[in-house]
Amino acid sequence: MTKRPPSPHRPRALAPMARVPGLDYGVLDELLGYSLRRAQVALFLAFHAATQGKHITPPRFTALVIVGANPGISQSTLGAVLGIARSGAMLLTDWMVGRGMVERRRRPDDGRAWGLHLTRRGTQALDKMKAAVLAEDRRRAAKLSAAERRELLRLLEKLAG
Amino acid sequence: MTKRPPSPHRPRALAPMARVPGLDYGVLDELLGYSLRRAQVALFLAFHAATQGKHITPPRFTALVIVGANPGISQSTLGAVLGIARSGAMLLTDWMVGRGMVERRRRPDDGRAWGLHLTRRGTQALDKMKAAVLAEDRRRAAKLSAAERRELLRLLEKLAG
DNA sequence: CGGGATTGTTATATACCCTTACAATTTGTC
DNA sequence: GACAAATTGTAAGGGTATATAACAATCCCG
Repeated sequence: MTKRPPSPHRPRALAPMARVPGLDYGVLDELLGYSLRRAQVALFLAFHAATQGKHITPPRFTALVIVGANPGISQSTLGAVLGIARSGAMLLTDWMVGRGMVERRRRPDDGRAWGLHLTRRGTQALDKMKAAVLAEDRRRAAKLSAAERRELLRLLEKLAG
Repeated sequence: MTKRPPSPHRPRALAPMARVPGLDYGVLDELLGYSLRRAQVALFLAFHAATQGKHITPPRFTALVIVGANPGISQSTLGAVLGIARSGAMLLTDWMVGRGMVERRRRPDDGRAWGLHLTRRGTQALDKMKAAVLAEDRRRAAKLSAAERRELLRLLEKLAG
């Protein structure tokens, strides 16, 4: 379809973990960790399809959603949510600010921290993205019934909690 | 063959994705992709605990298991299983060979490909690792009942299939 | 046989994240 | 209040794990 010229800043497009026919997967088939990884890659591909050409990655999307739902959040807290270091949260914030989707505002209560806020443009772009990502996520999950999907979410939450 | 100095550097240890109390996760709570990611990170930490100090990563472990269960497999096929490019599969194989766990044997039927085989030492080390990883995986999954665990595996397989 | 595909390999590039060290600021303790 | 300790953001430097592209050797097929 669209053959984009090689962009110098291309986010990573994970390849699917193919289940090669006739191959013995040994103990892997009994490991929750491996099954989770495979399923996660599959869902990442759905995510990627929903955000094509936008240079969005799961951490970036997560960051935008979190900032949108928690205006004034600090970079450190954002890092904690994502499981990355403060320095990484700063680079991520730099990217969002650079795209005009987020702005840093001084916080009256704490002179060290920045409060992060979506810009109007960021809000609009994120709303579209959320709809697209949710739709693709559901589409990929269509292999499951509604009840199975709910059960899966419940089990995952119980496991990760 | 490539001689690369044995890496004295440690592989990456993923940080947990903490669920910060009082924070609004917005649409993330409805996304299978996000829940899968969180659960997968949690299980990765279990994996890491089970293989501490061995410089093992999930792709490396997967590669060893696959080679063990499918002697003579080619590097390309190994890459397909892992979802990585041939060049990456080669570096991975270099690492396994460098640790004395795997050897490349010429294949009589195909002069281009190497057949990968576990060495005796590789077999022994892998057996121990498999036991440790399986135990930790089960331990982390102890939050689920046996029935729930089976159901989770089934749903994940259905989803990723 | 000859063209096209496949395998391994090397070289190069990049995304993404870490660690460490630092200044500014806040918080806790006497 | 004063001062030590902790926290926030930042800058500098580095490392891992991938990718892509090009190449030679080899296989496959008409």
